[in-house]
Amino acid sequence: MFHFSSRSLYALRALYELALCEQGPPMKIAFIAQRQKIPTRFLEGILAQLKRGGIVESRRGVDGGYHLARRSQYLTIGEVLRFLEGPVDFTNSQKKGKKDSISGPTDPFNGLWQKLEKTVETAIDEMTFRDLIEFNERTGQYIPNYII
Amino acid sequence: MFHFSSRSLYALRALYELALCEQGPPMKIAFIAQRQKIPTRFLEGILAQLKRGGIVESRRGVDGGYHLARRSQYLTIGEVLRFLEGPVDFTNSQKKGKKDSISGPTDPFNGLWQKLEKTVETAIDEMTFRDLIEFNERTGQYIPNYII
DNA sequence: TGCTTTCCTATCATTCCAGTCGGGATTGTT
DNA sequence: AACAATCCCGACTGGAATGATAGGAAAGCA
Repeated sequence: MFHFSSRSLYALRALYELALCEQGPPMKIAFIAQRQKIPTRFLEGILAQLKRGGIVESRRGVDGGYHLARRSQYLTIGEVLRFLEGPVDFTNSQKKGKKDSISGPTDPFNGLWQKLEKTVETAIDEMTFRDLIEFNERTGQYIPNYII
Repeated sequence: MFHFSSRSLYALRALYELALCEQGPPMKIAFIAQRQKIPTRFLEGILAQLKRGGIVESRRGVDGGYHLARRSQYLTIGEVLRFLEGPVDFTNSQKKGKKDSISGPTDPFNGLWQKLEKTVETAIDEMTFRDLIEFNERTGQYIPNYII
């Protein structure tokens, strides 16, 4: 249970890649796609969406590509996930104008859902991309091989 | 994000209903369906599944119906959710024999996913149906009207 | 003008989801 | 045995989400 869509996981990995080289020149879609094994045309759409959300910026043309709109210590995982997947909500109440939600104030499980939502939100909102990079550098879980 | 299926939410509500009257006679599908506003035929299928999972038991015939297989203080929310929705897993790796999962030991997000999984699992596994009933009785969030 | 690269829109196949349906099997009562 | 209440089983359907793919338009630069 609780799976994220491939779309979201791809987005996070692409952003991680951008964060790793945030001082370099804009990074091309094809490059990110190759490094993270993401279907190129699919990644196109994802990055375009992230741009509309103000998370990345882009330049077209020969030396174009993408870069983060903010520095990585100001971009949280939570913000990205919330933008792509909507607010954290364990019930399925907000499905486009549903009048009578399954859940509600008289739902005996409300307390539990709220507790869970709060816990998860805290966890993903306090983690920035910079935190992630530093953590992985320390533990060596993920070694980027940018031998440029 | 993180929605449970209607199926799971219905199941939890049905089980809650069974837990409320666990010392009484077996409870009929139609009765549960009416009290919790669940489509009757749909609930049939859900309860059948819960029976196959050893969570409820049933009796057929005139005075038949469903009851919990265990007492409510030994049935956790987590067990039910895990049975219906599979193990807690924030990546989407286990989709029926996928060889190269998107996530993996070199995924920079692994640490975060594992932390989240642990947090959520703890929360849902330490909450039994009895706990829930007691909590709702104390706070008055959910007042059952069994005037029998 | 070309070349590169992002950007936009549409399309498509597959899977999941919520819910329905028809009919069959089992049990208790009379 | 007949009957009624109830659970049991599998097929089916309409709609939405998912994971892409394709064609071409627009922008930037030489």
